[in-house]
Amino acid sequence: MKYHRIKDLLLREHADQMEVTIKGWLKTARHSKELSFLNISDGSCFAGIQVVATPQLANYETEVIKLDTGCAVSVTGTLVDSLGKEQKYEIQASKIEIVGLVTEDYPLQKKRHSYEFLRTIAHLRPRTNTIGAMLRVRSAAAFAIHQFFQSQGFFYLHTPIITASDCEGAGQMFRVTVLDPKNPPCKPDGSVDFSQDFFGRQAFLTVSGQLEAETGALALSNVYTFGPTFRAENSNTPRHVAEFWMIEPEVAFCDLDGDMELAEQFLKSITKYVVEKCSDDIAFFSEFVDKNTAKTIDTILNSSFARITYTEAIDILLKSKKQFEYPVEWGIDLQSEHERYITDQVFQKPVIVTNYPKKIKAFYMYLNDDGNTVRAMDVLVPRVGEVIGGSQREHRYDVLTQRMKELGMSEAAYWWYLDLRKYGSVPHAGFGMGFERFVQFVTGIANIREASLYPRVPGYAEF
RNA sequence: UCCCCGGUAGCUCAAUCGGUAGAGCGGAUGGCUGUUAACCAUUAGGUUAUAGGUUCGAGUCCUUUCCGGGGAGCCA
Repeated sequence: MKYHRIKDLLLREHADQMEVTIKGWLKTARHSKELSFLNISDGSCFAGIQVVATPQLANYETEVIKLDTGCAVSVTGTLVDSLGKEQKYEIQASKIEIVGLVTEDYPLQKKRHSYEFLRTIAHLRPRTNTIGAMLRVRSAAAFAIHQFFQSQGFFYLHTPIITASDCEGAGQMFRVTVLDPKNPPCKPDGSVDFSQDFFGRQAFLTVSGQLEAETGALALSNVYTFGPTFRAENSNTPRHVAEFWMIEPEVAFCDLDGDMELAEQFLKSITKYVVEKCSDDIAFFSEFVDKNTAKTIDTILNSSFARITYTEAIDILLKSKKQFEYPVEWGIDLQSEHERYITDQVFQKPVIVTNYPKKIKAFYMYLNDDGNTVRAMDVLVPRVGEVIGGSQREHRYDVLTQRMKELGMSEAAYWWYLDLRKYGSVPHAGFGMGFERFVQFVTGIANIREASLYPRVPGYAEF
């Protein structure tokens, strides 16, 4: 690069009267008759840098005093210790080049905007403090995830985004088709003839790469996926989007204990990386977005996760004598209020709940000897809820096919998945984590729509 | 999808019992030599989300639809 990144300038020990050139956008401008202060941000870090401009600049009267929030500029000058109190360094400009002006209807102001409004200008909101910081955190977190797995010998597996299986069972799927919606080919009984569709059968966007990841784990031993995932459910909550990124490690020769260990180390490792790499951004989130952010991060980094079984969790809830909206009894799925009581009130740190009743969990989870529970685990974090769900997989052919029969599932549709249990089957385990949910809890961002560049939700796919 | 709450200027909000729609910020114009969401002055800016209803009169009351927020379900 032929110019300087603001981040590098602010990290310097001394200003040293260094000649610098920066390129960026104005966050604010303060003009008086013979002096202008321009706050320039290039997105390289949370802070911007202050540029001081005087009438000695050739274009001061004609251009500089007209600069305002949003304008793009290239500034050359001397890096000096700031005379003002709120920044360490500033640039005494010797040349200010206008790269791009803004029209007077530029919607971002220096004041705080509501998140609801910013979503309507999502193409501009990366220039705000919160969304800019979120994007840097997202990038750091993604890198940390790869680094964690790669350093432990995991292989990054690219599982398909289009799947022909309509029975993954993890929720409503988006259909992928090239058929004419107005006039699709039909079978004699009037139903759509998908044999004439692109893939010769029905196809959908994936809701999980897990089943395919299992096939990778049973060859490469340790794999992980990290890619887009789609759910067509009509969920309208601060925790759901229709398109999100999911991380799914899968480990061969691994049981539920190994899975829990991996999940805990994984969460700690990536959280630590983000906090160190984006300390300014995290400090901003802790102060202005959610005062609990630092505390939540602290409980991740500095506590060993509690581990209890589902049955113990039910006992704790029953003994609490607390009136829950949903009454507690063995066999129910844990509700948000139950999880919150266990993490926030009882343990006050992350809790891994294991061995759930088989009736409330997926068919592929390993059946315990009691015949009633499966080796599932949910990692619950205070104030956030479930961030990771996983299990040891059922690797015994007979037990798995029996489970599928009980649930009325078609063995034929899963022929390749069942083959894994016939040809060198081994115990294996894995988990899934929603990437945006991780971004939410490490930043304190309340609504997942602010944890994504362009969130896709029911009824809205602008940008 | 269900329950509750909301939608007024570009943005954030006010408007008493149903009685002339306002302020701050932003914009425009002018002023100001060290500012920090700068400050001071002037000024423009409105189909009160939408469709209907009640009323002499509706931002305000009733109903529809849409959108948003909180909670729940589903889940990651």
